[in-house]
Amino acid sequence: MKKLPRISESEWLVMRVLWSKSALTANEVVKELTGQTKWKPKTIKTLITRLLQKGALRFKKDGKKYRYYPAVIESECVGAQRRSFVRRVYGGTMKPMLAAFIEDADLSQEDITELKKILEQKERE
Amino acid sequence: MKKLPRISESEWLVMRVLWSKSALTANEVVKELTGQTKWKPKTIKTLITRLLQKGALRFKKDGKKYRYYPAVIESECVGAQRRSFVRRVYGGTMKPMLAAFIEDADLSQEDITELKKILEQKERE
DNA sequence: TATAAAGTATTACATTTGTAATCCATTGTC
DNA sequence: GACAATGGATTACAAATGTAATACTTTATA
Repeated sequence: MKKLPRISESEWLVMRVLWSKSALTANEVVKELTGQTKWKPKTIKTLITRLLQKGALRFKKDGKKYRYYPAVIESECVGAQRRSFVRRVYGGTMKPMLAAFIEDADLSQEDITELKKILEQKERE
Repeated sequence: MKKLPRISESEWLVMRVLWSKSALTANEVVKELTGQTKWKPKTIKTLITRLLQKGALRFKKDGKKYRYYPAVIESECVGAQRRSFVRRVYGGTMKPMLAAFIEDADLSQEDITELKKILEQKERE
């Protein structure tokens, strides 16, 4: 597997748009992000350009316009972030981190049931 | 409550040392980090200086030397990181994130039991 | 068809971060 | 006491990041 590019805080917002819906033109990305951020369109263009350079996005031509789409897989990027986060903050020990997460989280009854199921699953491994 | 300073990736290592043991001299911090990193002592001094400037650390004099100690509370910083992480990567929705975390984690039987207990606790709220 | 709008490319510029080195004062050592 | 090591302060410098503006090109519009 290829190594994932490093995606900055701001760039994440752009990636999340394009993971949820692609391929979009730059302007469509701008529209998706309006409301979520106060960025000028030019700023979003810059972020897209950087993501292209990093290899996190690709584009294809649609007439004269470009349509952008992810070149990296969301779950992989998310996983990398998750691991980096745990390493940084908890030095790699998962349990206290998970406990804090769970306590902090706003979970529905179904969420809780499902998480318990996952834990029981793990128990059986 | 005061707003927390933004602690960078490298700076986290220094903070974790001082949260676990303080107040230490710069050199003691260097010693703690030897093995964990390949940083030159000067690099670690720089990180300490920046953390002082950001208000994440304070020092007190010990004779001529300084002894450094955290000026911010670990659990608060960790919480802020956690929330920032979730917002960035999952847009704030906790459940899928927790599920991924748990599946990914290397947990002992006791860990699992304890996490289940926490979930049951939440269930009763 | 000249003009404005939209797209893309190029350039800008301050701040933060990673990763130190240098300079100066002090202190411990031979 | 001269000299080296230590500690702290100041300076360095490139890459990444946040946040755009400008320039050029094509397209839609009056």
